[in-house]
Amino acid sequence: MTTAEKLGKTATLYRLDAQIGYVLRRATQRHLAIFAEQIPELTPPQFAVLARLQELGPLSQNRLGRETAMDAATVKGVVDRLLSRGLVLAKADPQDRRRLILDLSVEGRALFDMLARSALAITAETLSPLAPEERRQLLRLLEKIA
Amino acid sequence: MTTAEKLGKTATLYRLDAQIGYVLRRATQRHLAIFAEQIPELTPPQFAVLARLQELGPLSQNRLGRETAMDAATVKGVVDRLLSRGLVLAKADPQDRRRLILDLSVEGRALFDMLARSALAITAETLSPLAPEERRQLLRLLEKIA
DNA sequence: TTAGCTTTGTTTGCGTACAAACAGATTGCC
DNA sequence: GGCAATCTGTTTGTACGCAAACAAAGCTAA
Repeated sequence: MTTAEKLGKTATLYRLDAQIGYVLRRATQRHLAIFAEQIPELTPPQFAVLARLQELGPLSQNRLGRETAMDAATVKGVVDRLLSRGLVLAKADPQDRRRLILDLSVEGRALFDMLARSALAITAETLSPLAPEERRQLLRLLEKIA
Repeated sequence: MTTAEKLGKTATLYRLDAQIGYVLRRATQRHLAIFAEQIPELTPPQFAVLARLQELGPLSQNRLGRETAMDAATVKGVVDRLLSRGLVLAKADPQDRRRLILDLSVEGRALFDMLARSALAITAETLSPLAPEERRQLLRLLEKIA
């Protein structure tokens, strides 16, 4: 007799704690708390935008969304908040009148440079319960399912 | 001369793709897409509420939040939507007039039983790029950093 | 016994996240 | 050249997720 039958049901045995979605959500929660403590002035998506612009230079809003894994509606909100704080600048693309070209402002670049070390420390602290080899493993496995 | 110096900056080398937060976000995105395709009638937090109530029986809203890793404001919204669909029932606690006791309705229990297999399939599909041993590893490592 | 602390639940405000529908611009192809 | 398909960006609506502030109820210790 199976455990499910003992419980008087034919339903599949379902343990929430063993589901990847639930564990991903809790790991993300802890990471977000560490991020907010170390870098209270920006959210992770905002920081990702600054990082990509610093790395790749001026980009269209659409391309920026692809490079930061945000859909068009989401990236618009994130970019609008950075624009209103003067951390990012927008200009029209003369070659393509649909496009909005975005780039870091001087202040945005300075802020990114200032916070980059903290951002690395956030990853380190999030992964601190793991041994060095485990940290590499986790990043590798997450990358495979992403 | 370090790479950072070659780039003409003292800023720390920062690779967005190597940060745990960014990889977690992308893995979560793929998982959510799989969930929405397999179970379009419920969100993952809603399903987690049904699963915990099925597993633990009637719970106060506050306790339910702790058991599903949601803060008080979030669990209220999720529960309200389940209440309005008749999948969950609420009653007052005679012993403690602050408490709201929540439980599955007949319809909620039936829906959970119906969807439990799909929910397991969602975890399986999300982890399908990994070998069996890698799947166990990933769950174990995520649990350690959660 | 009662003042003070804690717990439970609610509300508001902000920031993702995504689906869907839309407008305007560009491109591909006949 | 012109039409259809595609691309870029915007808007609306729904659903988390969390901080902060609040009210009501319960608990505790002097």
